[in-house]
Amino acid sequence: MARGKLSGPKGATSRDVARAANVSQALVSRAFSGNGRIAADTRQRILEAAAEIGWQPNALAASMVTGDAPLVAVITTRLTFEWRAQVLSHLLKSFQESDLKPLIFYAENDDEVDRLLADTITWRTRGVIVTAGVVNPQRADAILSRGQFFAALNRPGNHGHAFSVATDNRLGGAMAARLLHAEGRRRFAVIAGPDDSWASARRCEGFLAALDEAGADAVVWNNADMSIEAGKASARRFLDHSGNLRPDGVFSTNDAMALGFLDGLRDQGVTVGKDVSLIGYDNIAASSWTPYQLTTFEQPLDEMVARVLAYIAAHQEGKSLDFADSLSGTPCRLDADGVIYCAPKIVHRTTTRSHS
Amino acid sequence: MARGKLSGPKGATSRDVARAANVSQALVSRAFSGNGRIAADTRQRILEAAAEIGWQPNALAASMVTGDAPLVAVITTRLTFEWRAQVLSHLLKSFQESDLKPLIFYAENDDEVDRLLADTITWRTRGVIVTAGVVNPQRADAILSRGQFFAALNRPGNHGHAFSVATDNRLGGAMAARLLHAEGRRRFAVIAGPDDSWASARRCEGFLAALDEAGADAVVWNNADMSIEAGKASARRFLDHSGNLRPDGVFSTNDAMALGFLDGLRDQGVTVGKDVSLIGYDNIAASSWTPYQLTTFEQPLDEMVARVLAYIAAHQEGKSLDFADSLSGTPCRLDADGVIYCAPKIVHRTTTRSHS
DNA sequence: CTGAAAGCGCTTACAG
DNA sequence: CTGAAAGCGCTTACAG
Repeated sequence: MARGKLSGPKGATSRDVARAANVSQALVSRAFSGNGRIAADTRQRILEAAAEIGWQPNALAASMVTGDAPLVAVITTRLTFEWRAQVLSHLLKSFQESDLKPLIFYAENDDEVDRLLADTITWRTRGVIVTAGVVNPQRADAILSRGQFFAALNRPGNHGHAFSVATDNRLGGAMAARLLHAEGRRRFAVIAGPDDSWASARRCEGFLAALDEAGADAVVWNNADMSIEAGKASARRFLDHSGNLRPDGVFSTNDAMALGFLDGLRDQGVTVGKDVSLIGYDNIAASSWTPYQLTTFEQPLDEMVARVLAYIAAHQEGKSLDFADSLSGTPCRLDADGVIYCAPKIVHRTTTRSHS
Repeated sequence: MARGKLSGPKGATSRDVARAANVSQALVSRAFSGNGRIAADTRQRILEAAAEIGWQPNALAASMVTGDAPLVAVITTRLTFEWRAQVLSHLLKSFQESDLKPLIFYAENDDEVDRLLADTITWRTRGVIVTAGVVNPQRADAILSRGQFFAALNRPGNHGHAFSVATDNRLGGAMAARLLHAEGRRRFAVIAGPDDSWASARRCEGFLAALDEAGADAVVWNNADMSIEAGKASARRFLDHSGNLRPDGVFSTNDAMALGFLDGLRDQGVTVGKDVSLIGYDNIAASSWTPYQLTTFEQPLDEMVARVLAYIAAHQEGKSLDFADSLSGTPCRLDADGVIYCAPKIVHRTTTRSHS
């Protein structure tokens, strides 16, 4: 039966275990923490008594006296975009490996993020990681000045002491531009998100800047969201142009829109990879599927997450990260805006000519 | 600069706020909790002092004395399958709305789940929700007997007092069988996961049982994982049969395999929806995309998550849920195995004939 | 190696 | 309406 509940006994405490093992309560603590001296056999006896009773130290109570719980607040949002789910998944895995416990704060939309950030502090976490929304500098300051860490993933930290790591969006955009130009493409278009999407805007900028260096420019199709449907809408705009006026080199600031673009072009007499080249961004799973085979950028997610965790570890030890050291020899750089940018990696498939 | 950290002052306490507002520390507590009498203007003064100092009650300390923190442990795993991400996303949203804080435990594989379940108790959460792996009945018992709740999502609770809600996998399988049979299909195949995948096995069973009632049977293609690649492998098995010996009604126990199956059949002279009908399960986003248009089952995720939250709320109030009441008039039923099964909904697209 | 005691930051009876 | 005090379940000096 899934019926009802068992209202168990009031939870056991270390005192109960002490009684059972015939020792002081302090020894029970030592048996579990490993701090302070304790005879091996006493410890054994205590562990057995605890197992018998089903007791484990109360982490909440412990944090009370140590003034520190291995808690990390994570701000996230709907996982409808695969990239978001990937980011969260990698973070969760890394936390688990580091014995850090993520406390998740879910924002239905970007506006809620600041409020959640405020709610965060009641939990006295070691710090917070923002993976959604825009960082309010004063909020970041409030968190940092309590001695908590503040990390932003794929967004600017907006604060001199915040930690921020992102893919090098501008570099990705520039790489896309150079690749398309080298293929001999000359009429360019960008399928972009809204201008207030930081990542999309930076990718677009990088694309346009590199094009400019090559003496070319591009039309930009902005979209309110960065979905499959937006990509299809962009395909309609593409098809609105008659044959030889159509762009022949298209960069989409994320994969979802690129896939929608491909869908919108099916059965329209346009051969992608031949008539027009297309490059996306994110390398989501579907981009490698048979009907798409999209050339795109893989974000160095492992690298970015590893850097966040190194920052957290350094913060815990009260040290500051020496970025000069930690970045040399890696594909990452610390920018003047305070963000660590990690180079994305192009994945060649069939929507460009130059598949290796 | 993203450099360094600010090692802030030792955190403020309610005592600091009390001092600033010139009241006792107890009043500060009352100002925030709303419990106990307090003059409106005193409260106002305290709130202002707290805002000035940047203090909020320490939830960890509060939980210490109340013996209850609004914490929920969630066991999850890699979010590589979109369905998993959807489940977690809905849970997180509902928790946020209920002021419940999810503490996430991440299992890299199913074997770790039992260990994580054990780790769970040190946090003294209200209970735990399992969304990955298999439930060990003794572990469930240990958790329930401490008075915590225990809920399993899309898996059996394996314990008389555990709460479990899932889609009606057998019903879905049976619906698929009846639909294909009604279309006039007569040679059936199931693209299934491993036999130890509870959901996949139940879907398969339901399909075979309904077929049996109609005097038909099916070949079952088991796959070690339920991925796109597994679906492609199944397509190869399909193509191994010569023309009129091929199955003409195929049921895949999840969408990923169904999509892979479609990909494996492209450019092979097989028209899905005409030569063969295909039905999936999950209704992931890609199933509605142009190249797929898969007929599939939508799982009643909102319904399932709402039921989990109702269970948590009832547990909190010390009441047991009256399922007889809560289920009447809904598309859900309490099965003899203690699981609440909610009916999936068919979504007709073009991989079957009978698209409405 | 072991134990008694103080104290982490709150909430909640209990007096006033 | 307000305050002093006890106590939640631990960890950690401090004695022994």
